[in-house]
Amino acid sequence: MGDTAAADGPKVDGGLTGTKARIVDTALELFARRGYDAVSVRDIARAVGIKDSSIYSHFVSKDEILDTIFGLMRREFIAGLPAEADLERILEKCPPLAFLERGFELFRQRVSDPRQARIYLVLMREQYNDSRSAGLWHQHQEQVLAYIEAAFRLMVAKGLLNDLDPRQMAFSYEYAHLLLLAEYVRLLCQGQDTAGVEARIRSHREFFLEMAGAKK
Amino acid sequence: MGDTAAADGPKVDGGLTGTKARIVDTALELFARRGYDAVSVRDIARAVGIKDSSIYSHFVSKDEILDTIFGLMRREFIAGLPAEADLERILEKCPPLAFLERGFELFRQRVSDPRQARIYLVLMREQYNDSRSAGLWHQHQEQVLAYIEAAFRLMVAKGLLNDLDPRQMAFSYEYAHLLLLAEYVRLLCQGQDTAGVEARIRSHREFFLEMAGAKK
DNA sequence: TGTACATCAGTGAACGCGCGTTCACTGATGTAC
DNA sequence: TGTACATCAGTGAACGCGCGTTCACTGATGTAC
Repeated sequence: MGDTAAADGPKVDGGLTGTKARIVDTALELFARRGYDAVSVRDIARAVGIKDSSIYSHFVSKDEILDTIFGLMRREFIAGLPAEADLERILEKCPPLAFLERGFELFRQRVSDPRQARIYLVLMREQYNDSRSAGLWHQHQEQVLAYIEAAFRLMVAKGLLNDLDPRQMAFSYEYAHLLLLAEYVRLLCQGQDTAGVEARIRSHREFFLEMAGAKK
Repeated sequence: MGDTAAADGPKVDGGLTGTKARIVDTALELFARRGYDAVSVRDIARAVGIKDSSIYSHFVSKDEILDTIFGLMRREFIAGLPAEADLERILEKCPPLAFLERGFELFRQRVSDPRQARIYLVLMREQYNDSRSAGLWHQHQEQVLAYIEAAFRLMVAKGLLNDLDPRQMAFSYEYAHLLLLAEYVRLLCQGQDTAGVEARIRSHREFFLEMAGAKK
């Protein structure tokens, strides 16, 4: 119904247009920087350039703005991993190191869009305050872990790595990796230098594969 | 001056007695569970069993309560690592696996005191909202990393591990470990079952040493 | 032992403020005839 | 083409509420003489 009409306005967020999209974008930026609790509806309205009450022409509550952002995460972040079915094909072209490099490169491309980086940061920040956030964060972690595990399993099967438990490898590799990615995104959003943490991410990757007996 | 008088009352927090200590303890519990922002001065007073305004007979502001808690962290948590000078002696008795087990066991004993667990949780929770917390958390991480690195360096020197870069080992081991410890403390404070995460901590430890070529 | 005074944890009522939200409204735009 | 009506993003003023904090006070306890 409104779909064709919506396509006329500037399309910013998935399916959202005009002022509503600007509210979400602005809120996302403020939430990422200062946290949901520390940002008031007045702050958002001021940054968008409308009056406080106008927010309620688009959202029934402040919480619905956050919920919309969680919706973005669900669609744009959680659903963003390559299919496990493609793994076989990918691994034919990529040796282990290239595969893990590729994983980080995809992540880096994704969060090079400030909106995606902010979504990730809000997800992290609010995980202690909001059960929706905690659930999404957990789901994201599990999904990545399962993916990496499948990849390591194939690598071991192909004899590219020592014969170690793929699930253990996935845990030990990805837990450290997740902490480093979180730090990376935090620095990115704050406009600080990410070279140091990028170097640590690279080191971790190379070092882990060296320990796992990957062929050079 | 007041020192001898203070020793009369019930000594709860380091150097604090009576109501003041109860305020800190109660605030610590509430902050750990719901976060600093979500807990009001009235909440704390009600839980302690005094009137709101009585809080200000002991603290000049709500922030000073949080600051007192950060002070506890500084004294009780950050300063709690064994000296690096003792490493040589410890490692003579402990093979690598026993050493890492011992590290977790010390941590576990520490956070088996609910207050210590809550201090750890508040430190984690507030790291995005409070620069003091972020600083302490960072300092804590660096301290642990340096300690582990020194231990790995000695193990390599003794030929107990493969000849790998001790700093890299410390990063890859401890980053994942830190994430798991955080999860462990979170579950502990919420009174949930910690068996699963304890198993993962154990697995990570054993698996990492296996990869690093530790003798069984 | 009794009296006068100082100290100080704790009280009760109130403060100003910013919060999320409501609501009657305006005014521009699109639609029907 | 002109008029009447519907829609709806945006406005301005106000709401009740809970927040952190203040302040004059009470009343118990300790101290000096």
